[in-house]
Amino acid sequence: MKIATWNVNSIRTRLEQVINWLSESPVDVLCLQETKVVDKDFPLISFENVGYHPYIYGQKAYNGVALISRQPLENVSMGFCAILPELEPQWDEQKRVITGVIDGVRIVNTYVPNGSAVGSEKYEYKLGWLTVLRKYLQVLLLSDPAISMCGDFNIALEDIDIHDKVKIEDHIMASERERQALRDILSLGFADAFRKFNNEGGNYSWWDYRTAAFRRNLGWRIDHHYVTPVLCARAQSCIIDVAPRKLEQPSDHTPVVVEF
Amino acid sequence: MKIATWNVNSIRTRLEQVINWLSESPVDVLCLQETKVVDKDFPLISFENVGYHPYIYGQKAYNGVALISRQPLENVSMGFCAILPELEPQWDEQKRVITGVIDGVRIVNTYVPNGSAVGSEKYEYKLGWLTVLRKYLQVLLLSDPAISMCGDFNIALEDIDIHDKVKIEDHIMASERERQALRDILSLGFADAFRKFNNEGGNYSWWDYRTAAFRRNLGWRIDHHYVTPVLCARAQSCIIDVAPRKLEQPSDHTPVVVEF
DNA sequence: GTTCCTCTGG
DNA sequence: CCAGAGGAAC
Repeated sequence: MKIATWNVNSIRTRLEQVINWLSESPVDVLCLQETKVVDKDFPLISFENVGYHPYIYGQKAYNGVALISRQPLENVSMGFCAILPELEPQWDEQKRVITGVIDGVRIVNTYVPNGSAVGSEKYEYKLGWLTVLRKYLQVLLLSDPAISMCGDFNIALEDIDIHDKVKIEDHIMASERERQALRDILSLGFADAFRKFNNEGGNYSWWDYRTAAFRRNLGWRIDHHYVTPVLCARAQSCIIDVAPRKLEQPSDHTPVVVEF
Repeated sequence: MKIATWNVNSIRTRLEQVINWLSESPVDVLCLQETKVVDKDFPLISFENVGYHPYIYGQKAYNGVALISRQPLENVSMGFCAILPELEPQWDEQKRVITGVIDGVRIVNTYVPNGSAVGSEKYEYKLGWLTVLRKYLQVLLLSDPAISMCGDFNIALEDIDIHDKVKIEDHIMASERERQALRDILSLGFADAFRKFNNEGGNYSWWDYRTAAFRRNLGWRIDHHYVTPVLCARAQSCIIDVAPRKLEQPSDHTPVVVEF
């Protein structure tokens, strides 16, 4: 089973690239982030035409996630509140999490808030959001021991996940409080699938549009597959496919694929 | 000598189409309207790379004209005031006219105001602008008997220049006062080069983006080549090239080419 | 429908 | 550097 994560930065703008990529790189489930479209305008038919079942959870202009699955998924649910009924419903105003089950594996697809700048209001929201994600995963783990969580986490957990030209001290996506919040989640029993196969730096999944960051390879590894032990044992590879970032009008992120 | 007129509706958006068209349809001078870009951002180099000399007169967001010439032009001038020094300078706030000379032929490239709606303030501006254009041409005619004036006139002079589904009475681009203002200009000694070769209706140079007007061929002939007698006698053809309007992301206008 | 603007967001 | 919103213009 192959699962891919890709922040496409607007599915409407990137539709042709995503469909082409899927046909060249068939995966069982493609997890999209930043679809940036309300559900009624999501291009469902384009995915159906190439033999995929789309499950979508979007909003206008910002955020939005989707699961694009070769086989129908079971137990699909959108947002936090479907899993955490006691949660204040405003945590689902931003559409950032969708989950479903395939062959006994629960896929969690998430788009973690960016956080803007360390110390900002958005930064505090990011930290709060991560504590909600932790509770959400605790509930899922009660019934699903095999969880493969992926997405754009907007956090680089280690310094080697960041090109060395950036001042990391208190930089958004690398600050200690964010990293600790993510570690607290992983301590529930998740391992970084990429690190099972690769302990080197210089592997990035996102390059800022600004300052020609891709050309200069000034990237960050912020798109991850975090898997529970049973899946980590089964994992056969975890690959960053840089090719789509080289296309004309690319997303600023590129796909990461894990295989079990 | 071949001269083309083409309202490109943003040269930056249309650059690839314009360069491709030039290489497939080499002309001596390409007259562009609605370049919609300030001079410092005009893509001069793209035209130089394919062997043309660009002369530009643009502004931000609206209007803007350019002469793209195979040979260097002589006596290039931008705006009305260079020719009519007594004129109130506000007539050149909108960049709508540029002229230059090649092989003894004065090319005048113009983008006549649209006029919005009959009776509106913009309509009165259009009529006033046309009286200024008449004075401008009177001055040019003193030294240049061979004038080839082209551009987007935003006026269909005869009913056969308009698809018959439109109610013409007092419609902008067809109202009597506009037509009379244009006839007053032509009475200085200009003939419609297209009409030398074609007296049929159903020949259009512009189709509204809305209401699928191109697919239904609900067009208007509002892009013209008006030539003085010495050039009318020399004219060998005047052709509307519909092909560019069929491309993806086209301009709403298509090129018109006159050959002497 | 299409493009451009300014703004927000990343 | 890119994307979408909302507005103006054609």
